[in-house]
Amino acid sequence: MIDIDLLRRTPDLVRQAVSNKAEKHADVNKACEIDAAWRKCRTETETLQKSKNDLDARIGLLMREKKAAEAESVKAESRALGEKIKAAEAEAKRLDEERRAALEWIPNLPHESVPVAADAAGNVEVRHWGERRTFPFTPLAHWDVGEKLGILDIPRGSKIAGSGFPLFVGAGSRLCRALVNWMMDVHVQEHGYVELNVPVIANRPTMYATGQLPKLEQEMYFVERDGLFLIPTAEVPVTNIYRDEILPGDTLPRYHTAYSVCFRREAGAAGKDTRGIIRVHQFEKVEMVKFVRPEGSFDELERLVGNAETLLQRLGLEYRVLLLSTGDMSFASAKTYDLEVWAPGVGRYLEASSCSNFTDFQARRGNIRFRDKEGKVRLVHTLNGSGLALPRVIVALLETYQNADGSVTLPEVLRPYLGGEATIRPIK
RNA sequence: GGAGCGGUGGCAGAGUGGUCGAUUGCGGCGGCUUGCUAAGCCGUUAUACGGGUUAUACCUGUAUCUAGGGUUCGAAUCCCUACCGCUCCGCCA
Repeated sequence: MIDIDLLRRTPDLVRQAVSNKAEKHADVNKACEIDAAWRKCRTETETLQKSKNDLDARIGLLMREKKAAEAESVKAESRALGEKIKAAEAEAKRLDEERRAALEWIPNLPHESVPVAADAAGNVEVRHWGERRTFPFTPLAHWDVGEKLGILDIPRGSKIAGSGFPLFVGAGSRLCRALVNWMMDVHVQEHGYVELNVPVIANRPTMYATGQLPKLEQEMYFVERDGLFLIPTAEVPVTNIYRDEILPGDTLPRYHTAYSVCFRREAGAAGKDTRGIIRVHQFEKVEMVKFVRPEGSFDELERLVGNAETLLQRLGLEYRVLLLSTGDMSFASAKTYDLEVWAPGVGRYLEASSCSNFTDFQARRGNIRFRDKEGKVRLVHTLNGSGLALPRVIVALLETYQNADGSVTLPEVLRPYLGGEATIRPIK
């Protein structure tokens, strides 16, 4: 949710941001008009209420003085006023809902450092890391590597739940566990995050606070019977842990990391990346979330990106860092970096992490605040980033470290988590 | 799944229809005291939104006693529903 004061004072600024972000659902003019109407209606309603409150107080006094007849006449007056208030309130409520609906569709404003462009073509590569490996043979795509090793069984995954629900077998499954444990250990032991184990199913207010609702409703799995959503990312439960709370200022910043299964319908992506595990409906991810003071939140974003990059570097995977343009970044974000890892088998970069500063946008929706030194209550800034999403890291690992004989030699850092094994060989 | 009980301010805990936004204690904040001293005394203590001054402060109004409905001139207080928590039973990884 954007700052209503910002909209009232500088509607042009908001209008420009909306246009830069290419949010066609957002109607700034309408939001402003409804807001003005709502305020007018509210003032009127409150004035009426004030009159009625005064009448009601008088009734109380009259009753105590045993002036029943007089009280009755005031009662009648109050009752009549009550009818008027009821109508005025209904109108105010209607306008408020309309206003909220209009505001909900207005995205967060992009930071001034974000390149203005219509789409992904305007993204800017800010860094590149690693040497591209050269192969003495033609590198296979991960689905072939995984199938030959017997560690990735896509047909049997489909049998159970449909396409997009991969099944990892043997060393493949163990690799998943190893990655999760290793990544979380690095975040907890070296980067100062406190780990969480969270619900992977969440209610509407939770989804609303992080901005999944209303825009991405069609993207999520929904459990009709209970009115609950399967989370598309651990960002959702983690960001919501302090929803409707006022945190003591001296406990900020708070860093949290959580591993979770993530569910995405990928509704708009039919036909894209249908092979392999680049785009799946269920996957695992380690997420980092920060709750910080507004001052310096963009510095926190740089450090967050660094935390994710550390992992790719230690895995020895080639990657690039993109600063997303206004047209490509998400609804709630003020600034986003994507980390794209190189996958030599499929011959392209894959998004393995997305790190964003949401400024106070999520905090306002979720009512996540802190008390500053002066005792004032203020909204926190929230940030989050993947660190990292498993499937695409696995794709990069299998494709980058495949050998001519079909085996895969894994990076040093993972070996303690793989029982000391360095190489995955075909299962007989 | 069955039965019962409960949800009040940062916390604890009063309050069963009208001067209750809510006694009191703790905590916090400000001040005083500095020979009753690992203390005492005094004061203060929420949030959201509207309006007045559309930067703050401040003033004022409305709302908020889990949430949403209802009864009533008037509800923290009565009724209904939902959610959450606790206890017992059943079931179960």
